[in-house]
Amino acid sequence: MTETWNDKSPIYRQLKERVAGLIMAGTFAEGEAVPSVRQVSSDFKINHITVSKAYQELVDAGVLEVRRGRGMFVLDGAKDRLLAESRSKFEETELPQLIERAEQLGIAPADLIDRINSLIDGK
Amino acid sequence: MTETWNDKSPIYRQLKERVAGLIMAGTFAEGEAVPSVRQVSSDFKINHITVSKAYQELVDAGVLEVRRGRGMFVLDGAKDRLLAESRSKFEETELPQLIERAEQLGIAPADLIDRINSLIDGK
DNA sequence: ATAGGTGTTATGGTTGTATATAACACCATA
DNA sequence: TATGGTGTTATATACAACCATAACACCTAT
Repeated sequence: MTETWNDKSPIYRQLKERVAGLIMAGTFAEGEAVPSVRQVSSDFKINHITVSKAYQELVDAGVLEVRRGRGMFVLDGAKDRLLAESRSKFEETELPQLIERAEQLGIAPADLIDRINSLIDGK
Repeated sequence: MTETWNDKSPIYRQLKERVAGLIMAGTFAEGEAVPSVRQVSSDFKINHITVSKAYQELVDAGVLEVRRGRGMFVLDGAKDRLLAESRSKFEETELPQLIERAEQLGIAPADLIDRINSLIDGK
């Protein structure tokens, strides 16, 4: 059971990240249309303006393109660019924060590696 | 320069986490008083009700105790309990999410371990 | 032309967060 | 007793996020 939304951040931002993830995964391929604003609004039972706000930020980020009257389309090169941005953010921000947090909790680096290995092996 | 607050979550929640962190670090020792509501309000230039809300949640969580007219005091055993809770959340929630995110970005488990080792060695 | 699909904008209401200001209740100490 | 420090509560204001509802502008296909 995957929860659709959490309350840690605005829905429009979570939706934006979800769409970006699906583009990176190739589910939404370049040159193709993403589900319409009203479709998403209906599927997830959220306001269409909330959907529009998420899509608009992806337009501003150069990921989606509006073809008025037809829909929103994934731009060429969007996938690789999203992947590159996400990876650098992951390595330069998220990983260091993780390590810092582990230190705060008194988890030694060696232990941290062990935990991760266990989680990977258990898959 | 460390930024005091970010806009990713409410100030009162960030303050709550910060106080919890300082208790876990031993800066705020058990049996001692934490800085007063008005002191924190003044230091950080935030409303005293915002501070009160953060402290109240720590009272509800059994971390702080109110001694009316005197202040808020760290309860016995609060440090170990906070550490235990934080560690289990870290291992059971945050680490799995990190690994999942790495997979989404196409970072293999072995690479992930390497990156972490590099970051640790560089300290 | 018309119907139905796109995205967009406007209006108004609810909720959560944070603010300023003021007042209250409790306690220690001079 | 009076002062000044605690935490707490009450009002009122402001803003962001989200919602319902309605309307508008554009494009495609019938």
